Amino acid sequence: MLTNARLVYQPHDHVRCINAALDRAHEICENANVRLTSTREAILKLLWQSHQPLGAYQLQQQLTKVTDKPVAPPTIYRAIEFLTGLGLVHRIPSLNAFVGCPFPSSEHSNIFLICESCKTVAEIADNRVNTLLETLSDKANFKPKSQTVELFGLCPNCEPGDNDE
Amino acid sequence: MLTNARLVYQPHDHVRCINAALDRAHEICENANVRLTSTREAILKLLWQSHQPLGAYQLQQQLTKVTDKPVAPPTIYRAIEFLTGLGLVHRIPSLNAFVGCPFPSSEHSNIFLICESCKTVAEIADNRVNTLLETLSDKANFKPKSQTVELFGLCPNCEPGDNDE
DNA sequence: AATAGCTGTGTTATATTATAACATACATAT
DNA sequence: ATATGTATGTTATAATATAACACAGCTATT
Repeated sequence: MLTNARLVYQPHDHVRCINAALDRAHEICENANVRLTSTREAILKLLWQSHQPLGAYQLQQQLTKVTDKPVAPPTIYRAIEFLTGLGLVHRIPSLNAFVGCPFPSSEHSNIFLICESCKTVAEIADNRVNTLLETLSDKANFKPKSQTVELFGLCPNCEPGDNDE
Repeated sequence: MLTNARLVYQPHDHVRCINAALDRAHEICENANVRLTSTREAILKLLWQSHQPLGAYQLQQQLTKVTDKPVAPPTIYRAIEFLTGLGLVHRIPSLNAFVGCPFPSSEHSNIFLICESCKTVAEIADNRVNTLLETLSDKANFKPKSQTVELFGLCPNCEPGDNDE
């Protein structure tokens, strides 16, 4: 099992998250021989400012602030399309929002833990889930290509009562 | 495991699907002491015309046709809200569309098999998935309340090659 | 270095999905 | 009959996403 939950739910040096994400992105882009342009990098960086997903129009606002130039929605959506294509960013369908992927190089199952209170999203990758879903699909004669698992609930910081393990 | 996959993927007497769904709906509404008004029933019926989910504006068009009166979006969304609240209908977040639930009275896990070719959606409920996701959540100290699992791929009718088991 | 071709961005307009706010109608129980 | 809550009608608008076309800027080849 792979997850960023522990990290996400604790106070942490967030600059390291950002830098690590950017480093990974540069490497992945280099390997794929595609360009991590300044717009794309800026969007990725904005998505790593926190562990709360941002919508396209929030990104637009923030990018406008950062670059001090007006930016139109297509610019945002193009950058997002590029980043999601490389697995660097995920779309959370139920939120119409986007979040940085903590382990972009691993093939994985996209399990999102979405806190209904603070909106924080942690991610889990677990092969047992994949296997089980494949088994079920198989029984139904369905051939899965990709998947999204969204769990809605409360993160440890928002759960009333015992907050620590 | 509970699923409507077999049925969905085969030619079948669809009138029976519709009638069964309406019967279940009437019963559930009676038990809950809420009203299955004509608009709500009409929307539910439209959603059961096929196993392809419909968007709110598709529903609007079709309802307008059926009733021969103009219908505005809020009417549709209200009916949907009512039906989803009772578990009679599911929203498929990644499609912005709605589909009738084949087993509304059972607490279940909302696993959707979404065919990328014909758009048909089958549903599975499986306790092992619930259990596994709960275990994972628990390790992350996350308290899940609800979930949506979307699998994208090809149904047996759209999968090239061997179509039957 | 010139230029052809590809990739990326700017710009405008518009499509699509969803909700807010307020008025009216309709059911049900006293 | 009428008060109360529930449901619907209506208008406007918010929020999310894409189409289409023009332009800029790399990059690889000559």
